Amino acid sequence: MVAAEIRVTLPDGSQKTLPKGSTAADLAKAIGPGLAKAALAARVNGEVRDLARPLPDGATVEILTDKHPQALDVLRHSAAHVLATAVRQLFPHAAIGFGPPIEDGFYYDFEVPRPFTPEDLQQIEAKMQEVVAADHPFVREEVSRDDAKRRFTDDPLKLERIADLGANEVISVYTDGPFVDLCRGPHVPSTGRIKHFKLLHAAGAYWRGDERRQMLQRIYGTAWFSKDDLEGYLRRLEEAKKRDHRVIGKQLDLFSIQEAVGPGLIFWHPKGAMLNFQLRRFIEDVILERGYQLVYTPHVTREELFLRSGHLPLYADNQFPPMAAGEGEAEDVRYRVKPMNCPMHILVYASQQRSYRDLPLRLAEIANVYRNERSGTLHGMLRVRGLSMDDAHIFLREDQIEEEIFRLLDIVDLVMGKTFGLQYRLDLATRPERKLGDDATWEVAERALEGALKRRGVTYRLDQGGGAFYGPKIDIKFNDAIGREWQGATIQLDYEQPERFRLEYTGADNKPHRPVMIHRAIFGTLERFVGFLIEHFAGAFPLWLSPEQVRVLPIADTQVDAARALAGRLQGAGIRTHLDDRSETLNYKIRDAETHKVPYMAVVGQREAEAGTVAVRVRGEGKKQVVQPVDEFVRKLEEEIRTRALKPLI
RNA sequence: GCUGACGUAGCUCAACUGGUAGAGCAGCUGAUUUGUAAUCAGCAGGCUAAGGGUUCGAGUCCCUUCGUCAGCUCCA
Repeated sequence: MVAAEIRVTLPDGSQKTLPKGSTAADLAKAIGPGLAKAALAARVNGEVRDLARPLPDGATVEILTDKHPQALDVLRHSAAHVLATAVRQLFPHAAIGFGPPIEDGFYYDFEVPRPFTPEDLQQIEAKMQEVVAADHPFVREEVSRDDAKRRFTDDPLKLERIADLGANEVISVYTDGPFVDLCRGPHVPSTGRIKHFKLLHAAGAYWRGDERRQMLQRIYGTAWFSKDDLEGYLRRLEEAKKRDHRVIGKQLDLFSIQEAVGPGLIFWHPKGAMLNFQLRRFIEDVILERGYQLVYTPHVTREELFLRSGHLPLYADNQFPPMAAGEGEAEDVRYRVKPMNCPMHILVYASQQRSYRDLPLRLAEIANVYRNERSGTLHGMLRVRGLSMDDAHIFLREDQIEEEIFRLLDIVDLVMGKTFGLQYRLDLATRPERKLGDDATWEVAERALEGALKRRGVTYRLDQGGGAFYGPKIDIKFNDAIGREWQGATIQLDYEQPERFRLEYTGADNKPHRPVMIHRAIFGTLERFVGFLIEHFAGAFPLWLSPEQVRVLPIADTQVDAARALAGRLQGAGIRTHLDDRSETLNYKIRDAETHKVPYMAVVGQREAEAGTVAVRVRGEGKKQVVQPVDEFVRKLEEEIRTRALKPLI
């Protein structure tokens, strides 16, 4: 006897009885007409599915509406299908690659004889509007492998995907109007649900991300539930553009890249150099207080060093080619500019006998290294060929790992969290498939990292199998002022290089032992970190970092002497001050100082000159001004700089 | 490295289908002496990324190189 009804559980715990064969759409209807209308998909036993699929008996079901983040992915995935539907109508012979939802949007890859032009995109978008207006239902079908092959005989990309599907995987096909696609789903009920979308740009993308395969043409788009969301997103794109460190870097004269010298090589102009200098000073102070020692090591080395370290065969693509030796040396001695510092610091370690009492030995160097990054990957200061790493290598015993990681996380928190006020996240990456060393060693290392993370009481994500082949690591990711995620610091354990260089220390047992090594960077590189800071602060740096901290503005020539005295006084206190004694209006000078993001404008008029006061205007806070005695102004500035305050104290 | 788009004054951008390279801002000079986001006038500024070609004539069309941008790939 087959039951004629099924029973499902709703998120609030209540149960609903429905006729057998009922779909999630039926369930939504049974709950209420409002929900039926808003429903986009359903989560059935945790899996997001189409509304039109029959519900299994006993399932836990949640109807997803535009309030659920997962529904947004479904919407975007469906939008990708609408895109493909439109492309197929305009370019009937386009082969169809992948079309997934991504953060903030979706894309679809096509194999077409010529790349898409901006005009094509406009046409495609217009066609998409037609597809949406037609309100085609998304119809799901399960098909056999042979059937699937038959349906896509003239689409080699789909055939390749079918061939890759596992033997007992369900093969499903979705149809919306004229378009049929091999697809796992799920989708929104019909194309009419996709109202607020926009195509953004087209670019080449390798089939399956493999640069040896053919290049497809990828179209990126974005889709949202409401017009407001869509417009908000487009506004965020605009905002991000305004914060672009390449644009601000030029406006504020922070840095340049010179074609005469080469791409990916940064010229730090005086103002950018001040940022660089302050960050160096800060991080060096922090680490010197914590038992690190600074070293300076050569920029070029015989190439054998990188052979021995194991870098060369693997890393050669990222290194600049070798240089011939200088005169008087054997011709076959070749030199390389260094792409990383670890072998150098290892040589410092190995330059003498080490005792267990010396450990941990922490060697730090803000060093310039050069990597021959592929030309297409270069991007302003964020991806360069000349890198200033705030590097350090810590040599220690295995039993010291946990404590040392704990201390490192303390530095990370001090710099990222306390000083820059950033929200950051830690990822623990554990042993990958292909690895060096035995499992017992990995076990110890991973437990030590985990122990330190737990001791700090921070939440972290586990990136199973994401470690380097020579050791596990902790990656630090953080968000900027407009919510974008950045990857900065990494803390990496290394068993490989101490082995290759046969590093040793004498233990309490008077026997030789092999130390472990930690590679770590806090900022990562000064290039990337400053690029990040420019975008994060949109050029309005906190006082301690600002290249120009105060601009003194006399109102008229009669106050220039008083203004010069004030500027001298500030400079005497170590405050980076500029006197603007140009024969311009106050309005002009204020506008100039504001556009140059100077934190404080010190206005000196007749009243201030006579009273020994200063009228302070705070960057970005408009007309609100504070008139105060010069002494008080200096005191506040000093305090704000000393504490590295993020917000003005005035 | 690959695909596509692009490269005009320090910056942002003009210059119809090939016909004498132009504006605003910045700079310089002068006038002005200013009370919280642009005072006025004048001047100067270019081998149109570089090299080659087509043409009576090239910023504009073609080729090569370099660089930039959007992505792919890679990554601090």
